[in-house]
Amino acid sequence: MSDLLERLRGRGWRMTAQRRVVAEVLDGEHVHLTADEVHARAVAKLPEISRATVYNTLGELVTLGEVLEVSTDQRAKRYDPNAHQPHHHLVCAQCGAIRDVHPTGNPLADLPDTERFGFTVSDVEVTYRGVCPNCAAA
Amino acid sequence: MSDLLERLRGRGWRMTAQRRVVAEVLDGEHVHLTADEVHARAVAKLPEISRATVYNTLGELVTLGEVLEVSTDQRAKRYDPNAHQPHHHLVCAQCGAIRDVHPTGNPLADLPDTERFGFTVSDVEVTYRGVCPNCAAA
DNA sequence: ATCCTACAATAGACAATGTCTAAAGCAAGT
DNA sequence: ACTTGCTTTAGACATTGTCTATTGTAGGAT
Repeated sequence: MSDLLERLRGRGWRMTAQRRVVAEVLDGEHVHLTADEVHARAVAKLPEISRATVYNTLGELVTLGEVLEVSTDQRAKRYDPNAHQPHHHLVCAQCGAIRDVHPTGNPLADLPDTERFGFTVSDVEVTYRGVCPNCAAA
Repeated sequence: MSDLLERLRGRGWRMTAQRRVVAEVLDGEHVHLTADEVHARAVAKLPEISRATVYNTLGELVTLGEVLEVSTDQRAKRYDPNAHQPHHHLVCAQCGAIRDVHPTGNPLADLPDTERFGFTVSDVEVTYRGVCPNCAAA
């Protein structure tokens, strides 16, 4: 994670206590937090950090390619620190838990030219939905 | 589309002018409208229809399985009248245009048991992203 | 070490989308 | 026609996110 901070500094990112805290929160838990969850954890470490700063910083990290934005539901965006390994997501329809998954095959190859309607297709997101073991047990 | 209204009536749906108008809007254009776009078109046909009614009616149509809810971006949910034929979506990253597509292969089969983490996986959504011919020309 | 300056943080207003409530309206069975 | 219970309505409220004007500060220049 000092990796992350080093990389950011190397790109001319001005280092501030707020940005360090946001980066630490993302790096510390390998789950997919919403912006407000990141804010709550950041406040625990740095009580005076504002919501706008968290949003700004998350946006910058996404722009820099250090964090991915994931939208598995239509509520809040979630932020995925696992930006350097391609993967898809498996989501629990009941509790919203998210796991990173690595399906076999290449879905891009599964879209024939006749189904591309002249688009330049560059990316594909696959979201599996189901019920997690916890929710199934309940 | 009288098909749709008949099916709904057969399921005990009380028919009202408002619901008829919402169903007509969805059936009339085979695009993927947001709730507010549906509302705008509904108002053109029935000026006194309220926003809440449009939201309620869309929610009911989704529950009844006559319309699909699609979230291809972070902003508004979109409503897809093509609920009876499975398909995925191709989205323009610039203008947000959406096309229904039918990839070959079965992505559900591409998720090995070792990547399911005990989930009961029931569904998969594939979203292709790219640039549409219009935006590429601009 | 201190100063400067441009970049960053802040509080809070604002915006977009969606949900809820309480009162009034009305479809359809009797 | 009457009645009943489902529907509609307006608008308040909730959630998530963005913008703005002001204040603060990191880090290079001196």
